[in-house]
Amino acid sequence: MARHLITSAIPYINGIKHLGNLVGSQLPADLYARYLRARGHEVLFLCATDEHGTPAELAAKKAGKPVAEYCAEMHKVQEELANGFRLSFDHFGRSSSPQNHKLTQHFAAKLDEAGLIREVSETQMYSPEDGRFLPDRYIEGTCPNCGFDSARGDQCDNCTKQLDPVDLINPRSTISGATNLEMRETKHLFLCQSQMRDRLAEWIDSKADWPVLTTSIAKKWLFDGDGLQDRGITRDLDWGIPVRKGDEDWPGMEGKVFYVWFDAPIEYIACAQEWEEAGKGSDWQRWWRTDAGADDVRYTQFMGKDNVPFHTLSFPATILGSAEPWKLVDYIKSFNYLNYEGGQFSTSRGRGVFMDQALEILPADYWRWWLLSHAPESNDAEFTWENFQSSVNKDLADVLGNFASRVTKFCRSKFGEVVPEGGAWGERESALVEELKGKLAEYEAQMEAMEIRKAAASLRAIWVAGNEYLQEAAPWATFKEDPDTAAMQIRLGLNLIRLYAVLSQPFIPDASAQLREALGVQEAEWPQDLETDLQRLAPGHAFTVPDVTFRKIADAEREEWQERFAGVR
RNA sequence: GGGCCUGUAGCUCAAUUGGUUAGAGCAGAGCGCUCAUAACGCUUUGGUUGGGGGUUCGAGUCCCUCCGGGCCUACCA
Repeated sequence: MARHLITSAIPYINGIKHLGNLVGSQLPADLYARYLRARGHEVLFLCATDEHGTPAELAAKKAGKPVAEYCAEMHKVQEELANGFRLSFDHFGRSSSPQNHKLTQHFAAKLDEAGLIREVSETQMYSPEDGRFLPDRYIEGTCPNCGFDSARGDQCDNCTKQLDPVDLINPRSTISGATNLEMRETKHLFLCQSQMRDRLAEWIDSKADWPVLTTSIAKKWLFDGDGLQDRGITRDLDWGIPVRKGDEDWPGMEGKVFYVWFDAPIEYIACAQEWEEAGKGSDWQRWWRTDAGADDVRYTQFMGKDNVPFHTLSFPATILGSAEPWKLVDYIKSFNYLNYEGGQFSTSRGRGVFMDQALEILPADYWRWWLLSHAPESNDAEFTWENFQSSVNKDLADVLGNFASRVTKFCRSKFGEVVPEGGAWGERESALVEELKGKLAEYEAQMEAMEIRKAAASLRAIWVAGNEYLQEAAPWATFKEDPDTAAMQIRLGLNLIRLYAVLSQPFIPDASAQLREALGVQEAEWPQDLETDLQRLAPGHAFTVPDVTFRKIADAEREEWQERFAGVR
């Protein structure tokens, strides 16, 4: 029994996330958290909404609401969707929480004390009409290189040349279209990450077991060109955490806020405080402070590859630089992207399936199974409706659902809705137990290693073993000559359903609960010894035939959905 | 431009890090079963591992080169 801290990258507040976002962090993190809990470990699984930054302000403006109100509403929406997908966060916090305000300001003060903050004066594009400084990508104009008229301030989408906004010909604000942009001087705080390069590099080098995707991105940032650069950690925005040095004002920084990527990871820690304050637990420091017990904690982060630099470099720089005993991450599981039907998911064009729409169409387990069993681990993966339909129908409806159905219905018709008595295990049953032991060990090993696709395949193989056994044992034939043996066979079948419900819980929690309810079992104890675990449902135990566990997706539905989610929301 | 990842059966993916005859699932074909959600089981077809060259007793794996796909490149988050 160990203690596991698990965090999923925190989703940005502006809008509902698509399935690619879901499978890139929250869903695999949930799988892992559920598995570890099932194995009896103590788990703290945290997530939150990431609420600061320019896009949040603009989205609120577009919605005609004060940004605080907008974020509160969207937080609620995201929380409900997380519940809908059965994401088992111990707390779903907010990066705008008072706890995070305080902690972020605290970290800034500590970093300043350590001499890791410097002030930098620079000039940035300001739009008087919008009343704000414009991030590079909110400026468009004609590309000086190729003449493309919608080149963004950071890069031209046509010729891919990297640009500086001042290079653009006829620059305009993408927010208002204003063209009267001007360069204004502004002062910002920079985190001196460059001073910490060697420490960070040494730390990354010590993580030989991390996914290549994680370490290669980190190393690229550490060593590319001039190496790790200092990074601005403040912005000229209204919505955010005010720049303060702990409890004190920060002279010259009035009216500025911390950069969202500075405060967002700190929310992982603040979230534990929110968790405690919400009355869901106690002693948050035990999870986060190595001087308060967190040395015994194994901390695992889940994220999409775009988040890797912030989790391997910026956030560790914040923690190490503070010179305080905060817990550093032990393992970073990163993911590639999920594409949609030969292209990318697109939030702006409404291409692909979004979390709310997914749940309107089918229950969470259907999505959880497909997404996890096709997680983009080694490569970008692709969602297609045909693949989704065939996976769900074959794996869930035929292999697992139908197994539960055939066993319970046969039992009902021959013995009634009660675990039948009689007969004793023979060679075939012993062989099955041995086979299952091997497959279970494999499943467990893959879950421990967070090899998600492989874990799904192993679980499926365990389901298949039940069908193979049933076919060989053929209780429908045995029953005619030897009802006692048939009773034994079907008793084992019923116990297999229970076993499957327990083992499948991390992937498909609702189906697991439904099957256990039908079988009349409350517990979901992870198997210790399959010989005894497969005899837990004893003769005389009552059950009911479950409703269809997973229904099939018809061709017509699939076609309709294909059409519906092709684009333009 | 630079860096990283990637290309394996019609489709989605493996291959214990250089070691026998490259394996699974789906789809296809054949057979069996009749308890079950027209479900299940068994057998089987299918590969010049993107092309070319090299190193090696031995290459899907290492090197070079060409072709294709993807990501990152620091002010979106």
